[in-house]
Amino acid sequence: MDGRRAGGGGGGRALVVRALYTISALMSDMTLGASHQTLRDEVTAELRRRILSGELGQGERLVEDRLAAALGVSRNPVRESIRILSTEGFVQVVPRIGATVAVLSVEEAEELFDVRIAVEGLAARLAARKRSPAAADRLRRVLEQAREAVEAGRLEQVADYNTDFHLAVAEAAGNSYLTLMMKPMLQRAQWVFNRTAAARKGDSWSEHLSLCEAVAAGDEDEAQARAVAHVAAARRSFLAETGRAR
Amino acid sequence: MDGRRAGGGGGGRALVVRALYTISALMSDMTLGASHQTLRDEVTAELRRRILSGELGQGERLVEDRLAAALGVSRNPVRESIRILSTEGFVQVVPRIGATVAVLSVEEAEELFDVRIAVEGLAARLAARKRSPAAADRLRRVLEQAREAVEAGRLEQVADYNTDFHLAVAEAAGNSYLTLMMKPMLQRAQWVFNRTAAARKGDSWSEHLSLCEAVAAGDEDEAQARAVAHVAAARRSFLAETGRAR
DNA sequence: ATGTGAGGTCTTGTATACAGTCTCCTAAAC
DNA sequence: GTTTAGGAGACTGTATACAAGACCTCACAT
Repeated sequence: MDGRRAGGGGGGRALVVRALYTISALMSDMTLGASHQTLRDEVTAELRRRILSGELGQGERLVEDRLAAALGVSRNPVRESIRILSTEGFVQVVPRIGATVAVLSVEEAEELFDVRIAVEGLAARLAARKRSPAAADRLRRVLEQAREAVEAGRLEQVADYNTDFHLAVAEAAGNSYLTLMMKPMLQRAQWVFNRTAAARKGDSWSEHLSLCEAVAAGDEDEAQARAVAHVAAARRSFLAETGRAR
Repeated sequence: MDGRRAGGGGGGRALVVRALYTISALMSDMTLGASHQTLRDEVTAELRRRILSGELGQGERLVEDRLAAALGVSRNPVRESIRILSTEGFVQVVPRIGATVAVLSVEEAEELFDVRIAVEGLAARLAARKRSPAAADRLRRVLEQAREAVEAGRLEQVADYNTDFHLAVAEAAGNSYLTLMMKPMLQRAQWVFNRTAAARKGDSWSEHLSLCEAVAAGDEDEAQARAVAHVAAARRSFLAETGRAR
């Protein structure tokens, strides 16, 4: 078309190789925190971590220059990260004005539980329907890690393992778009969790265990019911802590 | 902290002004296709449009240089757009290799219906619960536009109005994260719609109307049931067209 | 003929540079 | 005293430049 493709010009085999890379990239991204290959990925993860941990407070301005300097990179990776975090709802971007950490009102936090009940209920049902032994094993492994973290009193990690468990359920559902959608949703849930539900950090474990059993047993109705009950319990706890119990 | 904030350094009033801008930005983005203020927004919208329309085929490579040249911009806005579309699931990015238009297999397209049933069912229920007259009016207006488009035979626009209707339901639910989540989901649904369900382009209108009525009446159960039935009907139609009917 | 390595081209990732815009502060005019 | 123009500073948006990696081609060895 435009004469640029003069030389070698992407042949057919490139696509095969690319597909392989795609698979490995997905695997690494799903199983672990991902072995970051680019600065942008690291910056995104770091900014997200700082937002979730509260290191970057709600409403705080995100000035590209300063973040770039603080992280030792140029503005470009920072900009792309901010755009990504914006689509995930962690950052509010206003054209030509700037970006700020999103403000999560109590009402919005509460609204999130409605979405989670619908989506996580579906994920649990689909996971039970699949009834994959490998997925069940993974759920148990994550639960074990969470239990150890609770016993060792490493409370910061408990939140991470909680999210990991929910993410594992999402992936066990075997629905790629559901997984894509749930990742940011669960991180948002962790954001809420980090700010409020300190008291509940032990409780959720037994609920996770019972959900895990229902999934492993392939009982769709029970799995969905337990997932829904689990999120509903978290909501009650949240409402109680924020003084808006009904 | 770091001595940079020497000069004026964002005072207190800036936040007020910024809040106003935020509101107007949200409004324009929600009500219309948004009066794009930056090249990046335009590029994102254009690329998304080309993907949804099939102009950019599934699996097609997205070479930053070429897209930038084709759109008459530099690589930067294109890169940011690609990252955004990646989080929405329209583009598959592999570090250091490149980006391609996502490949939506028949199985993945089918899986999307499961998610839609759960999410759109919730949206309809919440919208009915809100029972906002303004939202109901908006639903009727979109329906009217869709009807006119059907009668005038402008089939390309029918798909857009369909999506508009579903988006209006999402916004009527008054749950900000649900809206954020549903926007890309509905666009993905339109992607599927554009490729297959040509035959159903008239049918959906009556189903939309009945959903609209249930929402306006504030009947939560009925609204959810009709939304679920609507998506389920679309799935049946999809399965029939792809020859995978059960 | 098949497998293997070096060179070249293309493309991405990152950094830097420039232009436009927004905000704030100051100062003059009414 | 209040309001309104003007200018300086800061930050975003966009473009350009440079570095590094990946893929293809071709030659060479087995």
